[in-house]
Amino acid sequence: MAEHQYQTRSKGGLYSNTDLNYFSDDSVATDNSDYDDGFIDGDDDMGMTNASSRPKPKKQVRKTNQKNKKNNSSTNETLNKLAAKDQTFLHDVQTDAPPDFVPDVVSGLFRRNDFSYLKLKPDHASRPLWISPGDGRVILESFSPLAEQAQDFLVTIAEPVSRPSHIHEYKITAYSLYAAVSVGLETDDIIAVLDRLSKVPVAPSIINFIKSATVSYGKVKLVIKHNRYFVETSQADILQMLLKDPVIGSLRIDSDATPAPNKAGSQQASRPNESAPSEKVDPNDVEAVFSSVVGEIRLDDDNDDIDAVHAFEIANESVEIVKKRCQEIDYPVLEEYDFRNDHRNPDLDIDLKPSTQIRPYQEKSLSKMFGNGRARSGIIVLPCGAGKTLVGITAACTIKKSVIVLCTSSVSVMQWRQQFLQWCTLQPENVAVFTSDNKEMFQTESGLVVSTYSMVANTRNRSHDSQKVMDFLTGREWGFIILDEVHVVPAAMFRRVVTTIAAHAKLGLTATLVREDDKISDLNFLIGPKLYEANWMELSQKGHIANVQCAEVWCPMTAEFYQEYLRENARKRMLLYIMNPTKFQACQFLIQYHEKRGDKIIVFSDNVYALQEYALKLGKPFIYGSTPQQERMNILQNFQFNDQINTIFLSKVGDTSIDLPEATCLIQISSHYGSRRQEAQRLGRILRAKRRNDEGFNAFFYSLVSKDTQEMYYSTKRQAFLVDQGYAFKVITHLHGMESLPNLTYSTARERRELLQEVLLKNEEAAGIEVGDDAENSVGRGAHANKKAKSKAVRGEGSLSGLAGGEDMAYVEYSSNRNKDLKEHHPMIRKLYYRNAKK
DNA sequence: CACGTAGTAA
DNA sequence: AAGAGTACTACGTG
Repeated sequence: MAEHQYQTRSKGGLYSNTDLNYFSDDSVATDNSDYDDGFIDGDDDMGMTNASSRPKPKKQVRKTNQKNKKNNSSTNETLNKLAAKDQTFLHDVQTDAPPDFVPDVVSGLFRRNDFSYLKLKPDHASRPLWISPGDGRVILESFSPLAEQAQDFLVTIAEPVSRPSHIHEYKITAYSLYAAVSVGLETDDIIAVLDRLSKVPVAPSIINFIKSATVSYGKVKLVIKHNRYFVETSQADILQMLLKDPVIGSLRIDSDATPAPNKAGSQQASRPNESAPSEKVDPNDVEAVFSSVVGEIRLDDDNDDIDAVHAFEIANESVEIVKKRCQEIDYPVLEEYDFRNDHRNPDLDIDLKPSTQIRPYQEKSLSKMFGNGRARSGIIVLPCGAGKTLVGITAACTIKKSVIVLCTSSVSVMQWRQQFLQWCTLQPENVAVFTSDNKEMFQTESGLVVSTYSMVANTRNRSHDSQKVMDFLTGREWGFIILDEVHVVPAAMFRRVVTTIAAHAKLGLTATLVREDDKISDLNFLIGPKLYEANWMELSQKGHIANVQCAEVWCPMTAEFYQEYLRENARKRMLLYIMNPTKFQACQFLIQYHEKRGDKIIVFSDNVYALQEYALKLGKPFIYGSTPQQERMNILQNFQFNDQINTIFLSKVGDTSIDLPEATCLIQISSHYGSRRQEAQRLGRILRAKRRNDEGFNAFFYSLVSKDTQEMYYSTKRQAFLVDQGYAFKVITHLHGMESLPNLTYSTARERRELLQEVLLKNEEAAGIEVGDDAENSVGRGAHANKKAKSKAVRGEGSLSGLAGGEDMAYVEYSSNRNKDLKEHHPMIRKLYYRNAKK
């Protein structure tokens, strides 16, 4: 009977029993995305925030839908369709007791469901994984001897949700299966391997899901020929189905009557194989329309098994719509580039230098991309410092066609250029840089262009030079486009890039495929499926990236500051908790401590005012947005080579736009709310450091947090991604020896008062509002008392479990540490380095 | 070249 | 649970 429900659900009766009436009245609900959501499958999959992936009561579902519709309705339709597929799993969970209080973690999964009906295989102990029949979650015992192979496999077919030391969690989703199929796995292989690895027989619900998700995948391809887009399939029935589709059918354009704006004339002769659509066809005669449209193209291909391809052209600007629609109707487009047989585009003389070494995981990720001899479009996720650039360069050397590289800032533009010249044989005259102050074009027939997203996606009026280069970029066909830091691409502005530049193969590189909005899933159709995702812990164990010790330092607010904090509004509070003298001292102490160890230290502050205050007070150089290029270089050079300069302060320019020399210690004094991405990005800044191994750790990552303030909440949120990657955050409540530090800043009450005055003054300026003094006290009591009470409620002992476990920090090893540290207040710093998370 | 402005992101 | 404030890039002007 459960089987029966699955069948009906796919038509919209998603929630069976209790919620049937909500959906049953119209199947329109399905198409209109009334059951959303970015939730089940949105970006939060990665971060596993309980709020997002926990099944929602129906009211909430509806509310959220409305919100999402407003924001991004068309996108969501796509996602909904896919998410809906995933939700066909949710049956078991959904019909159980109200899920609201169950954290969405492994323990929660088992708490609210009884799985004892699943019979263990006799040899279950030697099999490493278990799949939840309800929602496709995969629980992997990472200590199993088979774990490594199992991991390789799971990364391919499922989304990694969380990978701490012992138990890893993955989730099989429609997206992940799409990715699996596109790297060449067959439906039966997936099921067979899962069955081999699973402790219990794979549930029929899972098998059905895998079958239904993979049956249609990989059948439709998008191909660029001569700067024009064609939808291709090898099956005539699929083509007919596509053309009958109301959305896609109408986007088909007449290949000959509407030539592409550029280079139109020369194209005609080169496509002799396409049958010209006849104008005499009666539009009502469906069969006739098809036969006129279905042109057969012989591939000039030595691949004999693919002999006929059916194709039709679509306009450049419809590409995104078509891709979306194809996903909606479960035929996601695969973008493949048969570069070896592309004789139209001139080859680029590019090869890796013989001295260039590729690491195993880099090779693995590339093998996913070039698995079948063609170049697949997709995303490769590697932590920074693991050599993303080299992966991109190697890919470019494999394709050997004109390449365009897009990055987020002009600094990384220069780095990419430099890296290309360093690792491969590309000649400088083939390289062009396109930034606001450097508008080059290569004169050769093929070459490399490095540019920024903002240069290419700019909608405002361009300078004349800029327009010229843009014409150059849009007017030709690119073999390969590398999108650095793709997690920024989904933003409306950047996504234009993908459609304006005609590139056969797209490679997205990123370290952190998370965002705080729901746009990350857009990447699936903007670029392609995720081809590979590295496991940070594994790379770290194998010595490819640094072994990092993460710690959150709780700095109590001084009485004066906390008093002000309680009475101020949110924005003024921020400055107060950043400028907290205790935090300042902690920062000073940590700098001093690590400088003595011989570390190179980077201090991050999002707040520029605080940045300057800290840096000037401690006599360290700092860089922020308006630091001129020359001075930046100067400071960085000194930091790198001068033994006297071991600490620099950076604003958020350091997050993306600066190539930081190797640092071994990182301190955050203020950061951007709950941005998991920023946290991970910053951590990535020290992953390159691999030199010292004497202490067991070779890099240190501190977050300074003012106790009992908003910061604590954000900090927890921010860490979610890293925790999922397996990093254990230690909490330090007391820095041993800080008070006895000579020349400790703000050690006298007077200094602290002065600082407070300064901060309050600064607040006034910034806010343009008068800061209430004593006069306000009598009136404001009530409000202040409220605030205080509220803040207590969040931070008090009683709700500590909520802080540690109820948030994203799902795993026991984390929360127990946190509790312990809080209670004991013990001097952490000396223990810190030895308390390895190994258990 | 320094500065202000606009658009964008998190 | 949501908002608004902050910083950054590209580009035009005196």
